[in-house]
Amino acid sequence: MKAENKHSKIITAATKVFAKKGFFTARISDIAKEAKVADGTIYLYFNNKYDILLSVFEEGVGKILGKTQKLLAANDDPVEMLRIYVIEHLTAMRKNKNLAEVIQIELRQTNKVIKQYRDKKFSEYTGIITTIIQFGQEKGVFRSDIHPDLSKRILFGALDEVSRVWNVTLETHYTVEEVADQVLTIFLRGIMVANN
Amino acid sequence: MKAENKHSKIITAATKVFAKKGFFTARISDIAKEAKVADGTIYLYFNNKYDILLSVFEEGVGKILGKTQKLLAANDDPVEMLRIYVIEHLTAMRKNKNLAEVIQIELRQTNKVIKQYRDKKFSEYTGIITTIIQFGQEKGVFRSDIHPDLSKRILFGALDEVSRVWNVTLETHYTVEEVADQVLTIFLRGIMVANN
DNA sequence: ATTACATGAATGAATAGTCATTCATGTTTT
DNA sequence: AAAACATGAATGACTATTCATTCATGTAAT
Repeated sequence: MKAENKHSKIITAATKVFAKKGFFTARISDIAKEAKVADGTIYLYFNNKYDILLSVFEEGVGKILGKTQKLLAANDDPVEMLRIYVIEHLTAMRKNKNLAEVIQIELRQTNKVIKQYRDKKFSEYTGIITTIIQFGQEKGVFRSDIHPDLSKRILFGALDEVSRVWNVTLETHYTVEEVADQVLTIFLRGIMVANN
Repeated sequence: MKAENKHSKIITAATKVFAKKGFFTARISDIAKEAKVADGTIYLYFNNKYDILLSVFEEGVGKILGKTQKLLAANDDPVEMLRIYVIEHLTAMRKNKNLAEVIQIELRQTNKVIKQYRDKKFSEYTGIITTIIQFGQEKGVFRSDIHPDLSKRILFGALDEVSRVWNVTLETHYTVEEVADQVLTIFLRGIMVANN
C-alpha cells in the first residue's frame, strides 16, 4: 500500500514538474522535492528519467482511453459517438492541464524511441476516430469520399490545437461546451451526407 | 559575403541537427560539424544555443509568411484565399521537413520564453486565417455563427497534424493536393453558408 | 511485555561524465 | 602589419545515477 502510494505520488509530481519545466530542464531533484521523497527513492520505483516520462504517459492515456471506450460501447450512432469522443477529450485535457502538456509537448520530442512509443500507444486512442468514421460511412451517414485516416488527423489535430491553447494563453473565455460545439458543427457538417 | 554565407550554413546545419536530434540532445559540436566550421565559429554569429533556435524559426517562418502574404494580396475571394493558405502551408511543410519539425516540435517546448516567443511570432502567421474568415463573414460567404478565433485553431490544428505525420511515419501515400483537398472540403463545407 | 534480531524501504552525499562557452593562438584579408 | 575572421582544446558548471548507511517496522525469543 505504502509502495503504491509512493509510486503515484512520484507520478503526480513528475507530471507537474515535466509540465512546468519540460522533460530536459526538469531535474530529478525537482521531482523528488515535489513528491516529498529523497532523490534516490525515485530509483526504487523507476529505472530512469525516461521511464518516469513514459509511465506518466502510459497511465494518463490509459485512463482516458478506458473511459472513452466504455462510454462509446453503449452507443451506436456515429454522430453521437463523435460527440462523446470530442467532449471527453476536451474535458480530460482541460481537467488535467499538466498531463495535457506532457502528452502534447514533451512526448512529441525528438528522441525517436519516445516518439515512436507515443505514436504507437496513441494510435489506439486516435484510431477510435477512424473506426467511428468508417462505421458512419457504412451506415450511410458520412460521405464515402472522406478518407477515414486523413479525417482522423484533421479532427484530432483540431482538438489538439484548441486544447493546447488552454495551456499557453489564458484563453479561458471559451468553455468546453462552446469549443466542442464549434468543432463538431464544422467537422460534422464537413463529413456528413447532405440531408436537406 | 563570406560572413553571410557562413551564417546561413550554420542555420541550415542547425535546422537539420535540431530536427534530427532535438534541441536539447543536439550538441553544438554536431551543428559545427554539419556546417563544417569550428565550434567556436558558431559563437561569432550567434549568442548561444537558444539564439540559434530562434534564428532558425525567425528566418524560416519569415519566408513562408512573406510568400503567403504576397499570394493573398492579389486575391479577394475568401474561399480561394483559404485554398491558397492551405496549399502554401502544406507545400512548405512538405518541402522543408526539417524546418517543419523544428517549428512543430522543438519550438513548442516548455521554456516559457521560447513558447511565448513562438506564439507571438506565429500568431502573425495563423492570424491570417482569422482575417480571411472574418472577411468571408462580412461578404456573407461564411456563416456568422462561426468564431473566427476558434476556427482558426481548428483549421491550423488540422493542418499541423496532417503535416506533422509526414515527419513521423512514412505516410507518403497522400499527396499535398489530396490532403489539401480533404482538409478544404471538410472545413469549407463546415463554415460556408448553405447555398443549394 | 521487553529485548534482540531481521528486513528492506528510504535517504542524500559522492561519483562520473557531459557539454556550452571561452579564449589563446593561428590564418586570411585589406 | 593591422584588422578581421576562424579554430578547437581547455574550462568549469551542472546533474543523472549510485550505493553505503540509516531507520521504521515486524517477528521471535525470553
